[in-house]
Amino acid sequence: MRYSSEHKAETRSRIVRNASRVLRDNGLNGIGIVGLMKAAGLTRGGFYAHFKSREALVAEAVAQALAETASEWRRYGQSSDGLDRLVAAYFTQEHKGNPASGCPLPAVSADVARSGKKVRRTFTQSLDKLRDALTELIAAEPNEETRVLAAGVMATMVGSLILARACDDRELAASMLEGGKRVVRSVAGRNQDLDNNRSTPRPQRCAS
Amino acid sequence: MRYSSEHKAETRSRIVRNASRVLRDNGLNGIGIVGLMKAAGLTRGGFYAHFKSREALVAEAVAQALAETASEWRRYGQSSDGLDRLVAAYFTQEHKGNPASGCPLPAVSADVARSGKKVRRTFTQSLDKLRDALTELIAAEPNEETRVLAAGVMATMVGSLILARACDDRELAASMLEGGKRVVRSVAGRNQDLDNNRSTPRPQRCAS
DNA sequence: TGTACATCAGTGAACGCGCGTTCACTGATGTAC
DNA sequence: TGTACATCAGTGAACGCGCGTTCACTGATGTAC
Repeated sequence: MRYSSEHKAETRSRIVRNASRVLRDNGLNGIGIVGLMKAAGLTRGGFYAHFKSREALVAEAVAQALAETASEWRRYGQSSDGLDRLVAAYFTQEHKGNPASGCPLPAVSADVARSGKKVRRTFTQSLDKLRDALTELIAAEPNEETRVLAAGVMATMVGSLILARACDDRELAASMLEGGKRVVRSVAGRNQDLDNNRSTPRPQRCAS
Repeated sequence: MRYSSEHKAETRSRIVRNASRVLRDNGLNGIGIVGLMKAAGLTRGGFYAHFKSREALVAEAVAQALAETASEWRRYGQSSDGLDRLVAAYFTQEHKGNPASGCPLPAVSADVARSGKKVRRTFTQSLDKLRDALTELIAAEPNEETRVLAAGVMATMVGSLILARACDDRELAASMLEGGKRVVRSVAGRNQDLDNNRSTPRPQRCAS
């Protein structure tokens, strides 16, 4: 089958796209090449016509998922209540129950720590960009302090989803999501009050 | 070799203890029965004289690691600056670099979400107890609100370590730890100010 | 105290299985005439 | 337009390997006499 010159590229991108979903579902080591190819409607044999190794596909799929998330977060940044809307979508049962279409950070970060050079390098670069996008959501002007705060907020988001997903118990899982949400709102709200340059300042909840 | 009646129990507990370390290092699926037994100085064959299956050991090892962490956190609760001391020890390069002896939450939670019934059940029950221990560290009187807040703080701790460990880049990793630390201090500090019943209230950083 | 024996914790070979990777092959398509 | 051919994306069998689990065996120890 000698198809048009673009056919192979399309197949390749379909493999990456589907891999980015099934890898979020099963973890970076939870699905083999048979499964990764099947997700794209193919058999195992053709794999090495597209990728040098399994790890090469994993790195690419992770990078793509993170790049899409960065775009999404930057889109939130275009509305004044962007953070509110991100938070409202992030800490939900729906997000908890659908890793494949959700944020890649809770889905793959723990596996990345134990992955090879290629995956970790790619991940780190994307994480930095995600942090930048989040910084713009929590503070009007990005600087060293707000970038560090954004890292902390990102940690809360990731940890909250991971713990909620690990829970057997629906109530405790809900508490993990709610707790993460409150922490982010509390921290980001305070930060925006300090900045004092948002159109709609959040209610001041400080006691003094 | 028919040893004293306690010998087998000692061997068993040694397997569990060492497994709890190597599983934190390698992830719940990152080490096989050969490796788990070798960590206790044994060969694979004897495994099934002690455990019904690999999953049974994993569940037990996870439970033990979490129980030890709960004890540790309760010990922090006995001093008035317990949270400060926990935070000071938790968000460190040292903790980041030594998963085997560190908190089991960042090390195994993501794997637990994809594990069997037994592991998830055990994990969830232990997580609830850990949350209780943390609640006592961040608020004088535990209630529904402070328990939810504790869940959020726990999420920040877990996410911060996971992201720091996934990073290739030492500086970004440090930022993840520092960000998590600031978020926890900010949230817990505010909460304690509201409670207004700690001997040494933290400096008030609120703008209004 | 000394000896013969029963016990059973731990050993290591073997099992079926799924993994990542390789490779000879196929057959639908684009191209040359 | 019609035919013969070269291409190469995708197939499926096969490879060595490590996994979880099973099992016949071993040999140091506690016990009975």
